[in-house]
Amino acid sequence: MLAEQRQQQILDMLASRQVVKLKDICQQTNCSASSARRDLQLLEDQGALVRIHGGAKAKHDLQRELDMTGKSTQNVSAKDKIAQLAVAKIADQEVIFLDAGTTTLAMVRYLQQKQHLTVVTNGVLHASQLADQGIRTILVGGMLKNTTKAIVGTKAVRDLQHYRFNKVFLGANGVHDEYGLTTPDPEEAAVKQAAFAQAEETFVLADGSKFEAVSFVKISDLEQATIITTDLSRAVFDKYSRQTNILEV
Amino acid sequence: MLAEQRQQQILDMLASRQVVKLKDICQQTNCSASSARRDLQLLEDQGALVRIHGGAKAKHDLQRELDMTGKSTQNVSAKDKIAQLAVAKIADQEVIFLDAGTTTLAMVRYLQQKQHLTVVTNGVLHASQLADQGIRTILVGGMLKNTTKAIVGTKAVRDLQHYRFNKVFLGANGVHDEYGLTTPDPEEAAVKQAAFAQAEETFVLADGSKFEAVSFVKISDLEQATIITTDLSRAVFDKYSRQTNILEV
DNA sequence: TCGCTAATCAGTCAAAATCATTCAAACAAT
DNA sequence: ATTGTTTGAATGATTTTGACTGATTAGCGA
Repeated sequence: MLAEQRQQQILDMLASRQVVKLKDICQQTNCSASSARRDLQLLEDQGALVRIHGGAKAKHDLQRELDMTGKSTQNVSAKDKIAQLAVAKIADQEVIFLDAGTTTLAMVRYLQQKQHLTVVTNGVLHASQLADQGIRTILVGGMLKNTTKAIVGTKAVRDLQHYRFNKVFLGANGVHDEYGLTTPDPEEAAVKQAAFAQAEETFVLADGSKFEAVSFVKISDLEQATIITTDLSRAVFDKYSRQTNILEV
Repeated sequence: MLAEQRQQQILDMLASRQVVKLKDICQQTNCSASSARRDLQLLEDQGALVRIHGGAKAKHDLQRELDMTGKSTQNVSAKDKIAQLAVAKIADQEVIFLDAGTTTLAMVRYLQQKQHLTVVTNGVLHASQLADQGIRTILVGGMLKNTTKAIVGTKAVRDLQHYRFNKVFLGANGVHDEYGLTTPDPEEAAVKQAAFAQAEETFVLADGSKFEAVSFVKISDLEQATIITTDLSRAVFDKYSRQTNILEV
């Protein structure tokens, strides 16, 4: 039996029952314990299952999705560094807003350090992970965008108008001196704007590749936000820091 | 049996009856008293149960907590059958509400058969899976309950008052001729009530074990809902069908 | 209330099972 | 042939297990 077949069979077994014993794998696939262990190791690294003593257990959908979205994106280390710097700006007891997006998602695991936070978000994945970490979480209501699992629409925008945030953290796909902060989706842009309007202080998380780029819909001008970024060339840094606050990791 | 499996089973047993004896654990899982004790110790440290002389007792919302993390393996087939019958009651184009709970979660995968549904829910897990299936989904706003990933609180209740549902599907932990429909958590009960009030027609999903049981907070009387269930004894069926509509799988 | 008994408990220990790691053999592809 | 990959066996380390110990507890009858 081929290695891939074996691994597929392990996943199949996990799908039907919740756990598999190592012995069962050996028996089913007719291989040695060593090979079975290797497969389990591999599949765990891929985030497809969780190894336990004596075998493995299945992950839940949301769990799997979370570390998929975490790993599949590029610039993982850059995002992570940006996220850490962003979290460092937060004080205990504050009320913050987290935009739905992968960079803000990276912030979540570091939020555990903080005490008595209240986090408002429009990201379903964000909310789920925040809940797992025992953080007081408020989810905005409204239509769910199926692709990104972000809550959008007029309901979401109106909900946001009832809150006031100490700090707001947004992702942006384009950062440009003339066209400001931009993002591809009009509905998500509206949510970002609404959060922006309720913020005492706004931080935009954007790695170096987003600079000088323009996306479809404008969120706001540069001046009103602090941009947290990384890997910026000297020239670009100088150019933009004349217009706005830039924090580089 | 693997250690984790054993611990899972202990929690399952606790969820259905309120207490377990050490002996029962040994018998059910076919392990020594030492191992059973170790498991209880571990689970108590995790805060999942309270140890008592001779065994352990459940914490209050263990049932729902277990359910919602998807870890419960109890009554899977019964839940699935109930879910299918419930979905069969839905027509294309309708607007429905799904309560946060395992049985309603089981409905989600069958909803794909229907055309142009709009689904409103207060369950984050439900919403996520609905989005995966490309179903138009609206998530209620409000506080996230960390253990069950259900959205609760006054915000959620008020949100619901703006909608009107063709059909509402609720889970309940207790179905009793005198005390009506009951559930353990007051906040979730409030959400259920709010959904109830906006429904043209309400269905309560409850397997046979919930009958004659009373939980902490009352949701409503029996008369106003149709109860979808399974595995009911003749006597119980007759008794309750005098008071309300009962659909048995 | 008091003591008594039987059951249950926490802690220790050695045996058994499982684990990570290494290594050589088998195999496939150039 | 040679290189790289996969496999299964072997190793010692780690974890889990069940039995055993004396201490603690609940229940009961006086």
